[in-house]
This record gives sequence, structure tokens and C-alpha cells, in this order.
Amino acid sequence: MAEGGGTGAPGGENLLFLTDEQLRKGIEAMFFAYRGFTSDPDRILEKHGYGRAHHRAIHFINRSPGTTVNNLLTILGVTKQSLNRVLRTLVEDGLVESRVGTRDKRERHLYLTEAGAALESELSTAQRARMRDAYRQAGPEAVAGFRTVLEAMMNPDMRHHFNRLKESGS
Amino acid sequence: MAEGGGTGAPGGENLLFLTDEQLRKGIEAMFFAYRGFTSDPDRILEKHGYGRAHHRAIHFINRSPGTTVNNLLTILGVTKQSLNRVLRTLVEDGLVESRVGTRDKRERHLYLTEAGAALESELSTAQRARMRDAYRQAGPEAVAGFRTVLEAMMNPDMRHHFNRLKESGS
DNA sequence: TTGGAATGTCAACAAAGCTGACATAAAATG
DNA sequence: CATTTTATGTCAGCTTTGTTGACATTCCAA
Repeated sequence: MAEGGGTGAPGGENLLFLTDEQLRKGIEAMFFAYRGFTSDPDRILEKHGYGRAHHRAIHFINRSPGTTVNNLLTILGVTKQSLNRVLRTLVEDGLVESRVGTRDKRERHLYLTEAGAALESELSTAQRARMRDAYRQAGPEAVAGFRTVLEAMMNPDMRHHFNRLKESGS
Repeated sequence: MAEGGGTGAPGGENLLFLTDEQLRKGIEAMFFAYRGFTSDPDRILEKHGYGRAHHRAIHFINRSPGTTVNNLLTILGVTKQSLNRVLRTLVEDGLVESRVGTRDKRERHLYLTEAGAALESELSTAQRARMRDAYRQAGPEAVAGFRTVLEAMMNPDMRHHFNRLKESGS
């Protein structure tokens, strides 16, 4: 029944990792890590005259070829007007093809062109390389924990999108 | 000598967690989780008529009271002109106090006022609550892994700032 | 004391978010 | 079948927040 052994939390668990100070460090870690996470793609995008918004569109079009504007919208969580501006430049530049739907002509189905796939590959390769280095340094168990916490941090509808993407292949 | 056992990687380790597909999922998890991470503060900020940039400034001024504009600049990784605009509104609104340095009059030292501390607390409480829930769901070992991977993902100079912040208290 | 370096501010511009208005196609309703 | 309502996507204009360029002040070193 001793309280000094590190199990003084309600429920009998050790909750030292839940102190405000620990949580604050987690918040800052998230902030700084996200900066690292985006820095390599940002450099590449700048070279091509694009921004992070273009990257996101390209990523998810590659991930779900033939997806509609509306579907992309809910995944990205931006307004259609904002997405539209990005898509327009990508279509104009020949990186994305927008095909009018056959069943429902209101919809546009989006595909990467060869050039679009090339840029996607360049971005993805760089971002995966950083992820791979971090994973390798941290080891498999840390990676599992990383993924668990990230998933718990998502809003439910984001988690829904995330899990749907998980099922499909490349 | 069967290759199907999961130890077919060079070096004799199990590197299944480093497949392109795993890395891609990690990338997407990072994207969706960051959205969740920022969603609560964003709601609060909107209520007060501020943006994410204000939150970042408030957070790090609270974390290092008396910090200079230049120091804040390197931590936030934005241009001084961009930061200046944000700081000006915070000073005008009475959330931040900017004192001319005594030793070096070129410098401005930044402090939260009482009102600034109140907003910081509101933002921080919300963000910590989400972090706490995620940590609690995931458990202490997952949290350790989470932190390890995030730190490995940072750029070296960001990691430097991160570790310097860790040392100081609240 | 004078010239350069560091710090911070002002002005103008670009990227990417937002709301509002609108055109077109599909679906629902009479 | 005609008409209204709903869904999807586009165009215009505004806001936030990033950028570079020009500049004032202060410090330091020659």
C-alpha cells in the first residue's frame, strides 16, 4: 500500500507520463518534428514553383487514382474553392488529368499524368527517406508506439479516412 | 534458411517496419494527426480573432519569458517581418509586453501580460487535454516510442531548440 | 568617429486559406 | 413531364501569414 513506489496514481497505474510537463514536451516535439517532416518536400516543391497544398493533392490523387474533387475535399479538410485553385494549376501544368464522370457528369475524376507521377515519386522518395532514417534510429517498438499515439490523436473522421487509405495498396 | 520468417533483411534484423508501405502510412498518420493536434487551439483562436501564428508566439514567449524577437525567430523558423506583424497585434491587444533591452537597446524582450497568460492557459489546457487522452489510450511505452521517433524526425537545429526548452521548467 | 554588423520595423507582394455567388447536372417532387 | 431542390464544381474577392526589399537604430571594432 506504499504510495512512494511510483504507483500513486488513481487506478494503480504509473501515470508519470501524463504530467503537464510531459504533455507540454510532447506538444513541442510534435511542432518541431512536423517542421522536419515537411522540410524535404518543401525544398523540392519550391524548385518546381509549388506549395504544400499541391503536395497534399498530388499525394492523395496518387493514393486513390480516379478520386473525385469532393472526396479529396473531405480528406484534405479544406474548402473546394481552395482546392480548386491548386488543382487548376496542376491540370494546366499537365501533372493532373481531370476527367468528367461517365455515370455522374457533375463529378471530376482525378489522375496523375506521367509528369505528375514523376513529381509524386520525387516528393515521396524524399519524405520516405526521412521517415526511414527516423524509424531506423528509433527501432520497431518505438515505431509501433509512434503510430499508436498518432492514431489516438486524430479526430474520428480523420481516423476514418486514414484507415480507409490503409486498406488499399500502393 | 527460409526467407518467409521475417528476418530476410540485411544485417539479420527484422526490417518489415521499413517497407515503403509502412513508411507511407507513417507519413499519412503524421498528416492526419497533426490536423487533430491543431484543431482544438484553432477553434479557440478563431473565437479570439487570432491564428496559428499567434498561438506559436504565445506558446514560446510563455515558455521562455524575456526571450528576444531574434531568438523567437530562430525557434519558429519564420522571417522576422512575418513574426513582427503577429507580435504587433499581440502587443496592441495587450497580450504581450515588449521591453527594450537594458544592456543592448536593439533587443526587445517579450513577456506575456496577465491577459496573454490567460489565453495561453486556455490554449494549452485544450491542447494538453487532447495529448493526455491520446497518451492515456496509447500507454506509457507507446508514448516513449512516439517521443523517440519524433525526436529522430527533427532537423538538427530544431532538435537543438527542442532540447534547450526541455531543460527549463514550466 | 566612422563604417560595418546586428536588431527590429515598415511596405509591398505571394501562397493558400476562407465566404459568397453562380453554372451545370442529377435527383426529387408535383 | 415540368419544376424545384440538391450536389458538384468554378469564378471573384477577402484575410492570414508567409516572403523579399528598404530602412532606422544601436552596438562594436578599426
